[in-house]
Amino acid sequence: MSTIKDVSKIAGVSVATVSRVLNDSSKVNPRTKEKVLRAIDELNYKPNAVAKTLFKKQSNSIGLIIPNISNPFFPELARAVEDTARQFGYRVILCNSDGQKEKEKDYIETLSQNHVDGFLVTSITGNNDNFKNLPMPIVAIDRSLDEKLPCVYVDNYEGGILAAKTLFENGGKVFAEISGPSSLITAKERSRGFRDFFNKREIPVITYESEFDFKRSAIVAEKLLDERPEVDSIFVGNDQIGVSLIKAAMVRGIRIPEDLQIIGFDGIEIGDLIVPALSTIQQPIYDLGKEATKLLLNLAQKNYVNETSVCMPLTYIKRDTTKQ
Amino acid sequence: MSTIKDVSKIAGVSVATVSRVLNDSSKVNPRTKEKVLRAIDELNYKPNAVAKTLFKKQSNSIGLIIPNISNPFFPELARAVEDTARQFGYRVILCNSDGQKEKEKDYIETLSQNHVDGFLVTSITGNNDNFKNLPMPIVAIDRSLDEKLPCVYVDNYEGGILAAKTLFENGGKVFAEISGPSSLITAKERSRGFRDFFNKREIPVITYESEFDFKRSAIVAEKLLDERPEVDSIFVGNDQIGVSLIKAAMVRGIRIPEDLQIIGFDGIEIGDLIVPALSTIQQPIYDLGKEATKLLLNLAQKNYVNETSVCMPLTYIKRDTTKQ
DNA sequence: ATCTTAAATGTAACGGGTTACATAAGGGGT
DNA sequence: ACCCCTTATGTAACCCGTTACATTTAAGAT
Repeated sequence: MSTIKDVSKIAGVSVATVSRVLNDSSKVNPRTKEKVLRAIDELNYKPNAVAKTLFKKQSNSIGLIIPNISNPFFPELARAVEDTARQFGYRVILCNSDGQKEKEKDYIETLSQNHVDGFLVTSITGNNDNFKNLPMPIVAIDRSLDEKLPCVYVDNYEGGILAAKTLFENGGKVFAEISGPSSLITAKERSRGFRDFFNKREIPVITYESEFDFKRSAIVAEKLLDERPEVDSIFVGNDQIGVSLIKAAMVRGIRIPEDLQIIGFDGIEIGDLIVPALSTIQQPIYDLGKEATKLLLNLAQKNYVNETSVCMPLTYIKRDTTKQ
Repeated sequence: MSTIKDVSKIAGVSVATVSRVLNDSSKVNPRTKEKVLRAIDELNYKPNAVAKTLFKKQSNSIGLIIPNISNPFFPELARAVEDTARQFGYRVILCNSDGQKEKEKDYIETLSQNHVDGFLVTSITGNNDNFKNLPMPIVAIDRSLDEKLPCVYVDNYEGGILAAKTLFENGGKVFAEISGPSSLITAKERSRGFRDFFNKREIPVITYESEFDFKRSAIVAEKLLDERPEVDSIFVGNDQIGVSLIKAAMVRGIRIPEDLQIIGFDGIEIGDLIVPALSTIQQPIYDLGKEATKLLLNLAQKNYVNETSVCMPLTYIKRDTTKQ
């Protein structure tokens, strides 16, 4: 690998001049520039980005910390982050935390030492001191970490209400929900919105709780259908639970949406591929990732930002598991 | 941020000694060590990994280049890579190439300049000079790049035969396939295996070609079902096409597997979540990623490796779209 | 007491860029 | 011809670790 020094020798100039040519940082005589460019070409010289990072304390990379890329919510988010980061000349380092604080802490430590320019995080829990006193900015996605931290999110509570309202107006009589884990603030909010809607009208709501994954939610879904055959309208904490529930209902010969309406949450691709396709409260997943990345990069570059938190819209997507 | 110099001052030793304590690189008097450790603790000193990388020419990071993390085959692979890399103290930089050579090249350039220790690549095409003359090792996953490059793969041709054999022995009469794009070597091999099986027996095979994604494959699936209602056995190039095909068949009221048997390829999670669950030729996706990462890291650390290419096994998973 | 050798520690160069500051060269004005 | 001011370029310090080599110190051998 050739260095800037090699280039300077061949071009017959100083390293400073080569650096200036490379960065257009100050005026260089066109003839000199030409010589330098020729030398660069001749040596096939590529600047060492690590050396640059050391001096500039800017690595053009960000850390993306998510629970698990295998969870179908995250690939689209990751894709958005990567696209946007790339567009601005940044790289993204992928970190699966599995929702474990220890793992998360470990990543933050390692990446900090590598001088990433910021973190994008979807974290498990409310107050999290893993992120205290970091020299670089952090933006939370989807799940707010701390009131003070910048965050790109959706109004989960409103989403819960929207789901409730839809099922109710579609003529549902007996309502249930399979909420996500109560340890997740997002799941809790969705559930609270859903229940508040019915509480206000003094209509009872049956509640089951599940994890946000296919395997474990399948068990809960089966349990609910078997224990409460009278239920005709179910809101599930996310689409994965919804998919499991549809499968369980199909196996039992329950007609959807005639006998049972289902509304999911998230809007992941699978929901639209199964039969019947899952109606859902859709999050703008790609945009969430895009906006979060833009916000983070603005913060990292100390650009002015007028809002450090942005709320993204939620939409009801009618497919085949609801009547309207 | 404090530096090694700050620590050395507080501990009353030279920077070399601090470095030795940090790396256990040579004997340090226990009392001195104690002093240094105290100083490190007092300052909450964290070594600058960038400086270390600059000197050592080793960044403890690898680049993972895949077409698109949103394609459901890749999250599990990425997860395996990340898990394994992490286990060995490496970070992974995620790159979506969209199968575009230009994008791929761009990534390789950037990451090379950042001194990643190696690349893990699932590339589009056979001969690819994006990877010529790189100073760091490359391991191909799933799709072999070049005969000489280390690769972790499955025998797609055998997989195609296995699918054919299964459909044939299940009593299929009229056979068809929806292959993946012929530009992909993997898709071509699967298809070749499938057709060879029947060619040998002088049984005709109807062939349609599709992309490896849900939207575009849905169109091809519908076309096949409408144009060729006599077909009773279909092998699809991957599970995504399979999912689309199932949906199209369900909508048309075709009974599966009684009237139509389907076999997919890959073994992605979705296949098992839909009704009917998709029978498939399963790749060990996680293990593919794990083995590839191990191989790459061994190469990067110049450890001895006795095989630079490893072939992973394929398994037929009987679910609900085949009779046996 | 003197020599040898091992152990502990320090000095300074190095990795490959960037940039503040100094200097040299060229152009315009009188 | 002389001075002033740009413009162009060079010098060297700096970013923060690592490590070859030099030096000091202590312990063991004779």
